[in-house]
Amino acid sequence: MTGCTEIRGNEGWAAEMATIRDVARAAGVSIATVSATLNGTKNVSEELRKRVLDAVGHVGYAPNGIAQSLKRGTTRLLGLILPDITNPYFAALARAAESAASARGYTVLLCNTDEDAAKESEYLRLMKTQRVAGLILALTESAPEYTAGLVEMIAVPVVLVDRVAPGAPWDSVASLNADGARRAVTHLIERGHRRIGGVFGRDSVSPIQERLAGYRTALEAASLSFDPGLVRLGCRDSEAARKAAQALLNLPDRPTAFFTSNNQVMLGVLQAVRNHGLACPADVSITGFDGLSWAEVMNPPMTTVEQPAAMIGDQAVELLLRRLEGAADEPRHVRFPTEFLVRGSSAKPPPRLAQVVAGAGRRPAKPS
Amino acid sequence: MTGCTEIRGNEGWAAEMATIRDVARAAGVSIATVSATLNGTKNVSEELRKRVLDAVGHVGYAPNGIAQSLKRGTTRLLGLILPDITNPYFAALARAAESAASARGYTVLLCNTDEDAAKESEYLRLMKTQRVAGLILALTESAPEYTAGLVEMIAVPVVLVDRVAPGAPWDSVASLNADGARRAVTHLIERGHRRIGGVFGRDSVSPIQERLAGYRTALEAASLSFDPGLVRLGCRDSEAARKAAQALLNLPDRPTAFFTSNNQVMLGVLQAVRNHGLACPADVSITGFDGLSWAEVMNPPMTTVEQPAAMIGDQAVELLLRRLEGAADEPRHVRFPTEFLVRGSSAKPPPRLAQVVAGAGRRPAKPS
DNA sequence: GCTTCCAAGCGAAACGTTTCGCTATGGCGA
DNA sequence: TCGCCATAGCGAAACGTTTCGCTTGGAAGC
Repeated sequence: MTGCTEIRGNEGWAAEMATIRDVARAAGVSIATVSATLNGTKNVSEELRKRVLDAVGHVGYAPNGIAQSLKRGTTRLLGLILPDITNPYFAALARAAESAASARGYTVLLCNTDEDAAKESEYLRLMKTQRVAGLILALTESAPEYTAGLVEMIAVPVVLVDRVAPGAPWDSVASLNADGARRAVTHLIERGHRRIGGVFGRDSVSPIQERLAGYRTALEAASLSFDPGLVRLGCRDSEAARKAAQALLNLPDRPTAFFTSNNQVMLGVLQAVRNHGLACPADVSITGFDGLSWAEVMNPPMTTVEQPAAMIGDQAVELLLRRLEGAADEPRHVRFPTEFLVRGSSAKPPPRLAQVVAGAGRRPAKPS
Repeated sequence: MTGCTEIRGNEGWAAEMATIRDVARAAGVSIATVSATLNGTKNVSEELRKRVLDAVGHVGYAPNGIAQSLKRGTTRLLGLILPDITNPYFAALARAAESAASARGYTVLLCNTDEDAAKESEYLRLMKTQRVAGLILALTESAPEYTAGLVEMIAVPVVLVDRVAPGAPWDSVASLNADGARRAVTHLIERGHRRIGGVFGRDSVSPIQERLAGYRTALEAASLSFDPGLVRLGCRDSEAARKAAQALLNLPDRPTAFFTSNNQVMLGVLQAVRNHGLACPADVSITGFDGLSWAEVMNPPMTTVEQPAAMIGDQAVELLLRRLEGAADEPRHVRFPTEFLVRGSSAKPPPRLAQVVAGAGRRPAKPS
């Protein structure tokens, strides 16, 4: 019984699906009429409509979306290309995007690039053969010379999320990263910090570039000079961030606070601080970025800049559907403000270090 | 310029894609030959192969997957239906599944049911019209009378993840939930707890049922009686869990520890404990479930049962592809062991309460 | 009673592939 | 030299829809 009756394995599974022909036959009408009835594209007598609908239920018909897409020359598929769905920020973005898409009758194809340009290009090829109607894309690379190549290979509407690309003819949705970073660093300065380390992720994408700019802006606004020795770029994961922070902590005149550019980096920095025998926030203050519910239950609860991930995902779909409905005006660039949440990980610097800094710095820090 | 030149808005975007005809014309061969060349289904002279490949590059041809699917009668699409991608456990599962699928040439359609059976059924209908080749499904409901209905409406191979369905003719992949819960509760008992509250999520799905069973098993193994008054089922979110835990804490003989059935619930319980003016683990111990990297940086670091989410996602795809390749043997039910990580959130009960418990309980607890 | 018109329904082409069966070409053995 | 076979390449049908334009029949207008 377990091997003899099964001539072809698949037969039991892939039940022969009913086609529009079967419906037509069952209802005693032509297939054109069934199509017209189901799509409401033509007037059909009430009696016939009922007969068709009955037949549909009877034969268990579900329209073949593949055939529809082929004939109509368009699909109801949206590509969603993200670095990593495991990152809570992108998960929230994806969730909102999927929800908005599905509410409008679209289905989402999920892709994780892992920040790898080769994977990204492979996925783009795949999306092309799948003939997705549009694309929501978080680039692995913001440089114009990179995106220019993509522009000509993508033939459908695109909305960029998180990472923007100057010059690309696409809509984009992102946070006001520079402002978020500026607020976090300003907060640290107001708490009395003068030497503020900056540990950043891959700086080939715009959010990191913007957060770095915000970091500098805050320093400038407080008439503090920007010390490149205090900044580490390109930390791909928390391990890299840990090492970077470790190096900064070994500096003779070590930072009393860290601005970190995302959650992974924040974790690495926190680890480095602890490995160094220091406590947060007693010895070193830290601010995070991205925001997610866990930051507030951490030890200590983390001061972070929160991004409205769900709004970004939702808005991206909104813009994409506008294009799909034919809008051909100038690219729109939507920017949402971040929220800055002060929690336990940022405090005053320890008095003795504040002294040292005051002694060593160019501008003596007023004890606040 | 902004309104007159644009006769049809879409025209600029949806560039007229090259078809196999264009390639054939450019290479000076028939479309049958182009197809044979590209798919390697027939011998083609080396010279011609080169000419065809050149033509492909020249006209920028990408095969129309829609037409291929229609003709071949099968797609390379996999449906992934999960409660909520925002849950780190499901995010990790989805990530692994997508990765495995894409490595084998499949694309993943993402759906979030939000634990809503109506949405689930809507998504199933959608997957059916999209003609997905197979389905990875985390049910909203494990009851046989519910799943029986689904079995007959789904005509493609299915692999259940996380939630299993007794009686359904489908493969499944999940954790050994009962064992994980048993270990966590046993750990609490060994620490000296006698009144252990249980706060659980929706008990209409198998993992929660199994974790409840594990909770009871651990009590029985320690000759502790199961007190239904100490258990709360059906906490859909952390707010519900908070209320449930609050009620338990108001009991005259309150629990000294909580077993929680997932991370959301754990968060709510932790909140309730704090709102009650108690400290974890000094006054109340807590164990979590699901596991995710943030548990270890929480305050306190949480003792949790970790599920191998990535392995589950990976294995699900593995099983699904087996079926797609024709395997028709008995349904396979894969179960992975959990990992139990003891961290800071579980400690001995405070001495005075251990006293009270000893006085009130049926079996005096030996001070360990 | 004839024409005209309209609505309802139908037949067939087309979307871009794959694949089956056919033709043509050339090499080889007898 | 002839016939045969293998092989490269081709033509056309088919997958399940949508849609255009046609037919049909009955009601309305004269």
